[in-house]
Amino acid sequence: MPGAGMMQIGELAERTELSLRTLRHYDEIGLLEPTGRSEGGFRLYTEGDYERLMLIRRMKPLGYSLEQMRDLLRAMDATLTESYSGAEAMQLLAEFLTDAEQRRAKLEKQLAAADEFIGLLGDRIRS
Amino acid sequence: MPGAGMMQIGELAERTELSLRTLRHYDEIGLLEPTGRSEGGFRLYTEGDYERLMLIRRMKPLGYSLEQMRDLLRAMDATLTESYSGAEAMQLLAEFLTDAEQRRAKLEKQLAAADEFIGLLGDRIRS
DNA sequence: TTGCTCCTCACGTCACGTGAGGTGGC
DNA sequence: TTGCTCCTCACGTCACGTGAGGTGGC
Repeated sequence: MPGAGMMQIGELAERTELSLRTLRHYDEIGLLEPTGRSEGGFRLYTEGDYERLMLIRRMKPLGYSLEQMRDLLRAMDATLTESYSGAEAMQLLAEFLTDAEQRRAKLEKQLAAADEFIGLLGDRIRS
Repeated sequence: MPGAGMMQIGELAERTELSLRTLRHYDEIGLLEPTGRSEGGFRLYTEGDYERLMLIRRMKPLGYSLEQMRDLLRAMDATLTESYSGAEAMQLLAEFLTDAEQRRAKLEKQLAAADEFIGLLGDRIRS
């Protein structure tokens, strides 16, 4: 009996709204490796894995590469596990925050652009 | 002397903030072909081409494929040039509008998700 | 002639999608 | 045993990025 409360890839995919292929891809590149494997080789994920994936999902709209997401996750881990609160990792997180705010501004502009498009389309239809 | 007021790819790239490669790619796949070419083969674009590109740029945040953008541009053209205002094309535009509004809602959710990420990151830094 | 801008291949990249063929476990 | 879920290759796709090698035009 493998760890209690562990879930298979299908359940995690449904809960995160990510595809099976995406989850396997994240495993392949080391962005999110399942906490365990069953006897038969099935990937087994924990609630912690789910939380990490949700963080990844929230980063996606900001256009980060999977490598950058991996760096961020590692830095967040480091601030929790390293001595002195992982000063170096903390520095990296601060840089991420500054960058994220710039990306957020871009995303908001894109939303405004999308609204312009929708407006133009509506005008064209009602003419 | 080629058409007055025509611009080369470099100027258009700067004005639209798209890369040279992107403009050439759009030409290759027939999404936006330059109105003309110079004697030596240089692409020559008009203000109309610029306007079309800006429409494309506004569609990008909504996640349309380049093929869908091409379909939309053609439908918009058809409503202007075809007899009876291109009823079929008009129908397609209406479908695009409905779809665009759904995509807009998704984009707004993504912005909210990005804000959650930024909030989480800030919390982690101030702890 | 120099220098900047443009050209066409053509292979590379990123984040997966999509079968093909096979196996785990209730 | 059936059926559903999972597995690993491995090639395909989309929207470009990135040189390589060459030319246009003021």
